[in-house]
Amino acid sequence: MTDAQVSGSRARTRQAIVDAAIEVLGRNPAASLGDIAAAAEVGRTTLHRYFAERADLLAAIGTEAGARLDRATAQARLAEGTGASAVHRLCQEYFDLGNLLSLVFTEPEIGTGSTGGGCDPDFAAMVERGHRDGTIDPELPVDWVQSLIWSQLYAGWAYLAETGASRHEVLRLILRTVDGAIAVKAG
Amino acid sequence: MTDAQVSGSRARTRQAIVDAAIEVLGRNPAASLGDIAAAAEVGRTTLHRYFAERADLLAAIGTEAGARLDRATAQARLAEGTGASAVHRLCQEYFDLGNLLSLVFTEPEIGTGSTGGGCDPDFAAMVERGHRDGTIDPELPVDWVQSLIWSQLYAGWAYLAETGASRHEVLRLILRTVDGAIAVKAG
DNA sequence: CCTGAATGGAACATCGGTGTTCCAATCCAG
DNA sequence: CTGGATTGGAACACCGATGTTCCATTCAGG
Repeated sequence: MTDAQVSGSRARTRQAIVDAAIEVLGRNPAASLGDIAAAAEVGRTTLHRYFAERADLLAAIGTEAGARLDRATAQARLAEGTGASAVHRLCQEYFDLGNLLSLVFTEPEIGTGSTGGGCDPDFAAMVERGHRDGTIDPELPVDWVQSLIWSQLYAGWAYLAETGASRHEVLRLILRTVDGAIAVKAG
Repeated sequence: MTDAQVSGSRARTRQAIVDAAIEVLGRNPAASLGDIAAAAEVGRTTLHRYFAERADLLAAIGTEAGARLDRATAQARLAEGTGASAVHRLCQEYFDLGNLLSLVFTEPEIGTGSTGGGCDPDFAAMVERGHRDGTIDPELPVDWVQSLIWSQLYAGWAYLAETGASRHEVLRLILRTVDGAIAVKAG
């Protein structure tokens, strides 16, 4: 029950609130602080003790989201292999971020890091490498590829929630769709 | 009583409110009734005179959205040509719907018609025809193709707002991406 | 046992959106 | 012009979310 009574309780309570906020806001961006507090299993008073205003909580979410995105991006090793294979790996890593995807997609102002304006240099380098090595359609701008990946991940997550498809099946559909979309066209 | 034969001004005011609501809510789904009334250049009192509750306005928007979607769908002639060519035409027609796309995409409960649960039989027939005639990847379920089209149209519209790209250029990117995504894979 | 930290509940004020009422101004047709 | 229709503004009550204050409870550690 009360698992947060040890010395590091403050840090753990704070993390529990941030995690719950990502979870709840990912499903419903208009959720109230009361909903978030309930999901975190803390009183609304406690939530306000850690984050005086809603904006403070959103800022903490942004930091957390940026960290998770950076970690996933690093694991995708964007600099290795062909451009298309790197995009493929990036989709796989991002897919595991789950609810965070919905949140970042619907509230772009949350994540000002590597996802916001598509200004991540590693991402751009990956796509441009794909343009050169013939695995990514050169007609598609870097920003467009970024937009494509995000929208497909979001659509896939929504598809997962609506239909009863398995995570594995949805990931397969996402990868198949994105790979086909960025591929160099035959004609 | 006889709503059918009201004076011309009533019908025009009502339509102006619905149009403004689609416009405003498309940009910001959380917009207030005051914002909508201002955009329609009407007093908030007048808006309430036509739509007693917010839900009434949303219902009217749903009807209007359904009508516009049905018209666009009819113009795409889903039953003609290959499955992929029909999808291509459908994207072109839907793209012209503009802000309505964002609204229907972010508020799926608005349009319960041919867009909501992907239950439109004509759409399903088109995709299944594509599966058979070899122009749409048979690995992609009907629902997934629907989701793909909507997410790409939405992403394209957002791309249009963010970057300074022309409508024509964005439509070209959407069509190129969707065509590639649904195409039967080589390997 | 006692102290301080952490928590949660209750109560309160505040604010913005909503829905309603009332009234004055305007417009349009007979 | 006149009377009904249409409109817009002002004021009000209501509600939910927010942010704050206060207090009681619980727990860890000296």
